[in-house]
Amino acid sequence: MQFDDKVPIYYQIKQYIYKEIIIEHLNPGDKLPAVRQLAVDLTVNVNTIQRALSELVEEEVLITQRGKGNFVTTDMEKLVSLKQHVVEEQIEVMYDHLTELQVTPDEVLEYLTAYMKQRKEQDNG
Amino acid sequence: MQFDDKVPIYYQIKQYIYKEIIIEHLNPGDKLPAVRQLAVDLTVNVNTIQRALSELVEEEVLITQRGKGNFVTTDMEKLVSLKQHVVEEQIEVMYDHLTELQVTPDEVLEYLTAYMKQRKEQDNG
DNA sequence: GCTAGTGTATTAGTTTACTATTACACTATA
DNA sequence: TATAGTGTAATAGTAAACTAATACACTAGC
Repeated sequence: MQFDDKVPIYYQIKQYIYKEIIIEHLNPGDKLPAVRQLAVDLTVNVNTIQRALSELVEEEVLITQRGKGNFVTTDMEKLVSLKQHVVEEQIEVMYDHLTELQVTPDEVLEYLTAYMKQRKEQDNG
Repeated sequence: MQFDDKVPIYYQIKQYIYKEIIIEHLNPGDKLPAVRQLAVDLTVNVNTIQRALSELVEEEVLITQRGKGNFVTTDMEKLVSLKQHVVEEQIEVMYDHLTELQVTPDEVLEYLTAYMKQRKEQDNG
């Protein structure tokens, strides 16, 4: 896995697991790969995996069962609000940063639509 | 100044100076505060300021003159593309992250407009 | 020339994230 | 009950960012 060296790896792993849950690669009740396996898959140390997982357990996104494994929560309310939260956070960060640059809400929309148009042309061309 | 402890301080200082230039608190040819003064203002060490500035000099956003100070470039082309680049990067990061979450372009627009509507109501209420 | 103000360099020490390694605790099952 | 698979804990060492302190190099102005 590719990591951004400006952000702690354990934090990027948390985001990665959020993503896997949101796009339903991991479903409610699913067992995650063993910590040692995740360490191999993501090419990091077990302790780093553990740090990410322990925060996710703290947040009750994962349930851990000693001797058995780590499991995605079956609390659907939690999972729905997880997606909502992660998506909104992305938008909020972008919006706040642009507002700091004195970009108005209308201009944010303009920039985004222009960007998406350009992206679409690129992806098709 | 407030720093996010997930991102190196020197990097956040770079972003801060970009911002000061883009919103024209710093104009072409302007002299920046002395490195020791910036260190006091931003409550960090001189070396940390130096690291941020040296990257900005490397990028030719700033010009340094030993014994005189650090100055904003007068290369207007550079300054225009700086704003363009910083804004686009914000949009791109958000867009890429949401795409990873299998959010479609149309949905990105929907989420953004919903968010802005909610923000507007909050800010007015 | 001296001095104050500027950027630059160096060295040492602290903190945090990460790695490496080993050991321990619990569960399931052959 | 022995063993393999799981999570957990602890210790030691490395690297990067940051701080602290000092010294050096250049510029301007008295």
